Amino acid sequence: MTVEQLNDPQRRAVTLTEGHALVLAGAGSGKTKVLTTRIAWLIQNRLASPLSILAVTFTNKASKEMQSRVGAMLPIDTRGMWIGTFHGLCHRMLRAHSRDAGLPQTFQILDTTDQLALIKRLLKANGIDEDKYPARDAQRFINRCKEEGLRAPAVQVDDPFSRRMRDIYELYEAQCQREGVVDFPELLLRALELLQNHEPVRTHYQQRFRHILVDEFQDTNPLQYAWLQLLAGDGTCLFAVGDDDQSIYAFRGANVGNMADFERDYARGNVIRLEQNYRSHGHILDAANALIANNTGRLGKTLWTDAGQGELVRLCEQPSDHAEAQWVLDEIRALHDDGLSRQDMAILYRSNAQSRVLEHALFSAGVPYRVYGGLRFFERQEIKHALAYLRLVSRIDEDSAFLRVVNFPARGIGARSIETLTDQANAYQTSLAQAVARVSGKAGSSLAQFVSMIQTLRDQVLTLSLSEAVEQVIDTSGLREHYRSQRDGAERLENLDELVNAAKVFELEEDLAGLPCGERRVRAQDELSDPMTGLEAFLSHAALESGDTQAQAGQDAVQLMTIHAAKGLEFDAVFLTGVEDGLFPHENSMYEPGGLEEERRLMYVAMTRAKKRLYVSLSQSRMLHGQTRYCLPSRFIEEIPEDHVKRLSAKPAIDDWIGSAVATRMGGGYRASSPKSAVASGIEVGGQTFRVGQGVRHPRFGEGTILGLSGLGLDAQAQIHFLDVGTKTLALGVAKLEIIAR
DNA sequence: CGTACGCTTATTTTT
DNA sequence: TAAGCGTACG
Repeated sequence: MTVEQLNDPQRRAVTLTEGHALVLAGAGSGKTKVLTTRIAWLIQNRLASPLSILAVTFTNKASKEMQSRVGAMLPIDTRGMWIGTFHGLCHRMLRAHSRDAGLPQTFQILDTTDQLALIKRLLKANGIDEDKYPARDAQRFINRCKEEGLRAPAVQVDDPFSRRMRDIYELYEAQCQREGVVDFPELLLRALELLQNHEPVRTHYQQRFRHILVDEFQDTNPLQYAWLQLLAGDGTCLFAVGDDDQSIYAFRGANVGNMADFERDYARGNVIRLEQNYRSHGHILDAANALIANNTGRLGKTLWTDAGQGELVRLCEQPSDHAEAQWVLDEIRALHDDGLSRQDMAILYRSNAQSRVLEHALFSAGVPYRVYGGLRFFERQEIKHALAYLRLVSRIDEDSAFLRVVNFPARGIGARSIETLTDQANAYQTSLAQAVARVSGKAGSSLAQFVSMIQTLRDQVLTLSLSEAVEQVIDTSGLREHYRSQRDGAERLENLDELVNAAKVFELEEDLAGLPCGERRVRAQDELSDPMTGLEAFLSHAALESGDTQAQAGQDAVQLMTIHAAKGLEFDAVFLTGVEDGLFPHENSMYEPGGLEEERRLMYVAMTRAKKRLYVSLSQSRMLHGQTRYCLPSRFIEEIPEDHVKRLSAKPAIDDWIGSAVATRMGGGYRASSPKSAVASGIEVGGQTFRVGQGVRHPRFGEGTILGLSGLGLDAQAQIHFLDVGTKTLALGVAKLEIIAR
């Protein structure tokens, strides 16, 4: 054990034996090290048995990391331990107590896409106007309610819209129950209710878990917090690690307030701050500290390092997004020539759309790069099709899966037949598969044929091993044949083979070798366990771990990703691009309460990814939504003290470059005209002459600066950067603008 | 049943 | 700009 190698606060956190604790762990302060060392320390000193520990994370990646680090410190098999994600652990509980949870033994998990499809189907079936009540809104409504722990009857409604939404929520729940499917937030809510409503189950787990450790506590939502509270019995020690300054997921329901609540309700005096940073050099850290100090209501924490000041933060301003990309490219080449590996360099951006220009520059120059994000393995169309067949084999009543593949590959079952079938199913409140018997005629016979194929498949498959079963399904369903005849089906075929391979790997990892996939198997550690079949286990695995997104590893490539995706990672050199007002902070964030502060935390996360060198870059113009947009530097840049910054491009007088920021309409698109003619130009509308750089006042938006002008006469538009609401494009003929002197 | 065209829209994302 | 979606047509 390496307790001696820890710094003071780290050691205090690891060896805490009394009460609950909140660890405020700054970026790069050894958070994962503390969590894993503590688990190992507790076990090694016989203060806890491996079975009495529950450690919970948000991502599969973090949970695997934790397992392997604990496994490396101790000679035990960590697989039996309750180390996992919130969703994974709740799923485990629900499988073990499916009857008490009110779920069928073979319940399946809906991912976000499946969920949306189900809602759309529901809206159609109930004749709900999708323009008035969009499926997306309903999905958000439902998930948000569940994250707050609310069932439909408990939802407060005071307007017709939310009343309708609540009705949809109710219909949705009934449909999920009929199909035996469970969406992501439902995994958590059901697990919570299981503990609430079943005293023996609750007591069992409360007595079992003596130590509950939570990673990234600042990202928990109210539901997750409630689950933790319920799971903690009298003698349980709750140990939460998090950083309120790195809370960047409020938009998906995370509640930073949980940290303050936890301090008040549990940790009380036991708050340990990890403030020594082992990642970044001084200037970078000081710059980040100064920035985040502008946020209010922080729990408070200042990072320091003994690594020395290092280099200044480099700030660069370029005239266009293309120029910015070119500059990043040049700088990357220079760094690489100086001996820095490409994989130690990252280009970060606020939104995915920004990667295009950057990729283009890197690609044209032949610089290897890797973009993170995008479609993951289990989300691919062909994989989802194959999985849908497997799900039908497991549960023929799952309408989502039924609809996905009933006519794929095409077997003459069109929209008409489906409509009749759906009507029957609705009328008798049965699943689609059950309704097949009620449909007569030609449509009925093709449908019957489909159902009988699934049943045959089921008989064959359940005696095979998992990977053999997957193989069989791909063949019998006609998927393989279909993609073989498709022009560009080669890659999809490869992916299907990869699915068979994934099943093989799963067999080995889960000790399923030689076991028919329809057989039930028991995990020794879970005494209350309902056994799960190999097939169910694999389907759950596919739903809960959507698979890695990163392809072709190995190559020394520059890493491109959003700032969100970079959380938890570190790089020698970081390029933080597009640091412009409206983009970062994003203009939409201005309308959300606390939005600006969340954006600032995002900036903080981005800056603290850099170890040795941090570049911050921005552009004066950018192609956005097919139009050139003119941008001002992000307000966050002003929050970084000058003495930590080195300007690579001269700070241009605003009026100077704003003068070049005039757009004239040319053909279909907009082009920036040459600075000279632009400065000379101005647009006269209604007796007022508007010029770029001018100050204006709008009755609703307040004061702003004209960034760009386009169009003529009645079509004339101005792009105006308002201090309070960001950049807007207004029609000069319509908007009531007053020119103000400044 | 599949394709083609036109309309709309446009953060961040894990499970 | 460009991607995704829904409708209309062959």
